[in-house]
Formats: sequence, C-alpha cells, structure tokens
Amino acid sequence: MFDMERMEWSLPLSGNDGERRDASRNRRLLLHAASTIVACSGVDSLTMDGVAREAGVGKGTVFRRFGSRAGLMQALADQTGRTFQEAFMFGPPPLGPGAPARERLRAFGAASIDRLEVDGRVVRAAGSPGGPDLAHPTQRLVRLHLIMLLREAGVQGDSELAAYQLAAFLDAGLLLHLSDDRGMPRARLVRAWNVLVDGLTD
Amino acid sequence: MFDMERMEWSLPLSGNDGERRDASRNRRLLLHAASTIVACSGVDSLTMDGVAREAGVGKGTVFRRFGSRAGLMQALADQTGRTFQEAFMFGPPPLGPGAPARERLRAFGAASIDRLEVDGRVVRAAGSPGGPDLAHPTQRLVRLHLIMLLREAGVQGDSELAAYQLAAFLDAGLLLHLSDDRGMPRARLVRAWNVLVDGLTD
DNA sequence: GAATAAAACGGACCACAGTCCGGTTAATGT
DNA sequence: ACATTAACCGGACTGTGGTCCGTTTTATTC
Repeated sequence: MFDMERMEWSLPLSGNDGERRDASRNRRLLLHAASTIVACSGVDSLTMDGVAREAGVGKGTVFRRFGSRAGLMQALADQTGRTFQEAFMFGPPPLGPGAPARERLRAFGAASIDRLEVDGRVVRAAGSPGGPDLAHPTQRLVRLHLIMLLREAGVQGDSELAAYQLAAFLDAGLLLHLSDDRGMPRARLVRAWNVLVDGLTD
Repeated sequence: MFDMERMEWSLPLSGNDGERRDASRNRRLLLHAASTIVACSGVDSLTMDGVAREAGVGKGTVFRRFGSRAGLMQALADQTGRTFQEAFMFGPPPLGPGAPARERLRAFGAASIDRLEVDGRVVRAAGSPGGPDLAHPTQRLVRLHLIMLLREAGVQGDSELAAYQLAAFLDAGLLLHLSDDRGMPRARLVRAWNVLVDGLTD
C-alpha cells in the first residue's frame, strides 16, 4: 500500500521505500516534537535530548534518523520549504514556468527573501559549522534550478558557478545578518538581488 | 559570556596597549600553541583543553583571551591574514593602490583564492556556527575595501550590498567546497570571480 | 505460526565547548 | 617597601552533541 505520509518527512522529491513501520512512526513523532519545540521556545533552545524526551523515544533514535542536529534542522527546513520548491518548479508564473527566465530569477530571489523572513532561523541552523551544507540535495536542487534559468536567460559562460554566486547571496545566515543586524529592509535586498541577476545575465 | 573589549586586540592593525604582562605573555603562548597544533594535527583536532595544556596555562585563560573556539581561530586567521591585508591596502599594484579599480578587484579575488588554498581551513573554522562572523572587524575591513573599489570603479547603485555579494563568493566554506569537494581548479574560480566583478561594475 | 535475519531502539557513556569563583599576580599610589 | 585594587589565573563543573552496544521489534521464510 502507498503511504502518503511516508513521503512528507524527507527530501523534496524522493519517497523512501522499504522503511520499517516503527522507524516511520518515530520519524513523524520526532519531527512533530522538534517543530513544537521550535515554535514554542525558539531554535536555540532545541536540544537533541529535549526532542527525544518530547517524542518519547531514546536519544540514539534521533541521531539514527537525522544524523546530527543540523540534519534534524535540515529535515525541518525541508518540510516547510517543500511548498516553496513546488512553487518555483511547478507553480504559476512568474515564479514557476511560463515567464521569461530573467523574471523567474527575480521572482525566485524575492520569494527566497520572503521565505527566510519566516523560517530563516531554522534554515540557518540547518547548516553545518562553517556555512550551509552545500552538498545537501536541497541546495543542489536550488542551484540546478538557477543553472537552468541562467542558461535559459542566455548565459553563455560558467552558469554553474554563477548559480553558486546567486545562491550565496540567498544564504540564510547572510540575509538574516543584513535584515536583523544591519536593519536592511526587504525592498533593498530584493533590489540588490535584481542587480546581481542583471549583472550575471548581461 | 563574551567580552567584546577583549577582542580589540585581534583587530587587524591595532596593537593592544594597557595589557598586563602576564596576559600578553599568555596570549603569545596560546597563539603559538594553537598554530603548532594546527600545523601538526590539523584544524579539527584542535581542542581548547589541548591548547591550554600545550601552552601550559589553565583552560579559563584561553576563553578569557579569545572568547570561544571561533575567536581563537579568528585570531589565528588574522595573524596569517595580516600580510594579505597590508598587501591590498598599502602594497604594490595591482593588488594595492595605483592600479585601476577593476584590476584591483580582480587581483583581490585572485589573491583571496590563493590565500584560502593555504589556510582556508582555519578561516572557515573561524566562522560562528551558521557561516562566518560578518560583524567581525576583519570581515568589515574586507567589505569596506570592496565598497571603496566599487565606487572607484564607477558603481552608482548599492555598493554596500554589492560588496556583500562579492565577499560571499570569497567565503572560505564556499571556496573550499568548490575546490576540494567539487574539484574545481583555481583558474575556473578566478574566471568566475572576474565575471562577477564585471557584472557588478557594469 | 515459529524460526531467523536484519534493522531499529534506548540510554549509558564520552569528548569538548563554555562557565564560575576562590586564589594569585601585576600595576599603582603613598 | 608596603598596601590596595583591579585584573588575571586555574581547574573543577555543567550542558550538549555524538557514539556504542546489548536488547527489542519488525519483516520474511518455511
């Protein structure tokens, strides 16, 4: 039988098959516990022991499922970010397909900035020590999307590194610093993003 | 928890005055011990206890001087990076003053990339969890320099955010990922930097 | 439905970052 | 030289991330 719930937890577009039922159940319990704690007490006060206790499982289970604190955060972020991913891949223009590539790039930046104002702290906490986990599927998906749009916009050069450059500006840590510590308004960030896009698409 | 005043010492171009002699001696001992450990066993195997033991002081002393592990790393990185800072501020062209702004920008990127191939791992470890410490004087100095060059190159728009965008690509975590994990050669990174500079300076 | 293998569970255990406070040492004034 | 004070020192202590391994649960096979 096909279990829709089983697909919720994880990566953007991959179900995970052949998982035991207790494992699946515990994963849901853990994610729920984690999001409860975050919503209630903030990201910083989330400890792995706390999540385990809240979910009523052992600590080892948390680490088996998510590997590390960052992994758990990543899972949380993916859960929230799933709608965003579907929006820019399959949703209506200008974010989704149907609009000119450069407009889609602009929309992508604006949407990312808006998203980070909502759950940016979780996304930031999802990074390994020393920046975001650039090898994680979610990050790769974003870069792949950017590459596609850049090519479609007529970029001839190294679109892969251009995608890295674009994604670097949308990093949660950077945007939160600009927004919170430096007090820069959303509009200014969006404008800067557009300038960057224009600069890289010539 | 953390005394900002005590961080002043690590400021790129400031001597620290009014410091007690034992404190000064211990700081030197600690920095030496830290760089020894890093050179010998790598960044990851540097522990605060280890540094304290190697230097022959108590653990509390390490934290009083450097505030945190990241602070100690930052101090190490600054020690090495000081020559670099002097080079791009006062050294010969094209890195230092005397060359056209755009050439200086190109040279700055190339020099940063070369530098990171040497002690990038220390610089990366100098970041707080969730990216580099963007509020640290060293980071600010880099951005200030970039802003100056951008303005000098005729950029009319938001040069402050443009500087953030440039600096984001030179982030140690990102460059090490591209170089080590993705196997991108130096030349390609330099080329991408130049494209970015050209894009942002119109 | 029982045997078996594989996978998951749990919590004791470890290492390390960061804190705290009583004791000590260096600078200053007399 | 001595007293005073402020800063520094050290190492015991705590909280948390992460590991390990004996035990329990699930799925499969006969």
